[in-house]
Amino acid sequence: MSALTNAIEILRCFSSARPDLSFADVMALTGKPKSSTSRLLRSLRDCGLLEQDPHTRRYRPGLLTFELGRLHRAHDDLISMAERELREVCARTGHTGYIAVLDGYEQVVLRIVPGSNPLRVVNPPGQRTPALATSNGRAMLARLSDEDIRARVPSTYPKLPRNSPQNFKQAMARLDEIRRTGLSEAADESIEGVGSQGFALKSGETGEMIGIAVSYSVQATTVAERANVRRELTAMAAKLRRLTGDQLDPVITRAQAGTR
Amino acid sequence: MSALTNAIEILRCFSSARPDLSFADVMALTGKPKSSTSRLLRSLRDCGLLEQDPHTRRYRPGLLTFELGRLHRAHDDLISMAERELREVCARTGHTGYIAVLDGYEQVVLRIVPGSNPLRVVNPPGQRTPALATSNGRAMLARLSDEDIRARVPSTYPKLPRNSPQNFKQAMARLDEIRRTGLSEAADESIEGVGSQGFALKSGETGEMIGIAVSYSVQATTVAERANVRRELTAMAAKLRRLTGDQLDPVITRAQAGTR
DNA sequence: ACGTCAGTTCCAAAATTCGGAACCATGTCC
DNA sequence: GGACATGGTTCCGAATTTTGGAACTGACGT
Repeated sequence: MSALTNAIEILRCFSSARPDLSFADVMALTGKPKSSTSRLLRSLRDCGLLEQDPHTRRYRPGLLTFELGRLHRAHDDLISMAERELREVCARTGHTGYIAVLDGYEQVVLRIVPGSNPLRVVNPPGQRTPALATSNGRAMLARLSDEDIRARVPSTYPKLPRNSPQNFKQAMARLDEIRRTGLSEAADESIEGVGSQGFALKSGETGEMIGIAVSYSVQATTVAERANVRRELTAMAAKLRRLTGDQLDPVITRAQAGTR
Repeated sequence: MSALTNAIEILRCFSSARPDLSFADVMALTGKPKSSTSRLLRSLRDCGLLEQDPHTRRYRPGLLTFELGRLHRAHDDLISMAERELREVCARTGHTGYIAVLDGYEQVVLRIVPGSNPLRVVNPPGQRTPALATSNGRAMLARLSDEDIRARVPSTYPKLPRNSPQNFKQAMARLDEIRRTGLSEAADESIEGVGSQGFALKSGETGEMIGIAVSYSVQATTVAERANVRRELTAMAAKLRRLTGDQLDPVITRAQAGTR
């Protein structure tokens, strides 16, 4: 195992659930001996990837990670274009907008557009969630080939919230529905009482794919309002697909043909 | 040189001025041979610290850096308390607020509070600037011992903007002034036409230090308005010092005594 | 006084990295 | 079509690092 692999193993121990770790935590999480942990933690601290609270002695991500994190996709055309459009939809509807990317079978929130209806933001940027449990996560998965999806979902199907697909077959059924309708919907999944609608956008130029979703309180919205969100999203999707040269893959055409 | 050191050397090549790099760029910037660069770049990409544009083949910070970056000081009490107060001052005055930390002889912007007077934000979070060229940078330096300051400033004094101190002696004179008045001021330095006032806050509990500043257009503000900002900042400083147990160090008393 | 946490230091064995050279795949220019 | 540039990959022996168990340190807590 290379030093870099070990370093990454330590860095991956940090998450929004565990934003700082003690020496013992790191040892337990990585299973590495004391001396190795000591050396590595020191290197990471010295280079700025981690910092250490002088009082509690706990470690947390450092200034360098902050600086680099700010650089990530800072000049990404696809994202800024999508964000601009999403901002307008959120301003009109008052709901909260999300932009996310797919990583394995999880999605990571990249951008949030807070709505005027103050729905507490529980998914800040950087948040990682199983893609099958969110509307835009499923929208992104739906644009992959069936083999690719199968390869991404862990062999032991993960335990997902109540209203998310509970096994691979249910998941594929929902993805097929998204392929048919072009829009993905969720309600009462990761967060109780919260619903969302989303779609996936794939740049024709770079092949880069992002998920775009609008989120709202299920209780506080009417059926009509949700239909309005659907119209807004469909219009935004059409516009963005035109601007980015996103042609819905032949995969979808095949899937449609198969299910008809 | 360890693999980690090399990895960091590559990561440090990225900055807001150079948010993505080609293979050749990395080779030139690190001076490493082709094979080493290839191996390392691949490792960094595979572990998610970098990603590669499939079209242009250029490298940029990856998803993992984004996730970790979001975790950096996410639950930092000193910063959230300061941000809360700064938000109020910015709402009252309409100016833009900054929170930064010191790293060596540079400062890094951590948080921005946009003002209502839309002054284009040229210093986004993550931005690195010589501390001697900003108001809160100098405010933070002023709270260090003279030896510490001397150790941080490079032996060949850096080329700073017109109105910043042009040599070590001038710099120390400005820091001494900050030590006397407790407030730091800047005008037409890093950015032409922009002025700012700031101070440094140091937690009595953790020893952590941050710089807090308010920034405005010099042309668009009157002397009276700048005096108002001074009053606001002085009041905020007093309140935050009380809340965080920040006692202005004896160093300052000594400096005061020395200059009197 | 005793235990715990958080490290550090040492050392020889084991594993990784290093870098030059050769090779290769694309894309562009003439 | 051929030459050249960019952006890599692969190979291999030598050189350098990393590894992990064990012993030791130092600050707190009770």
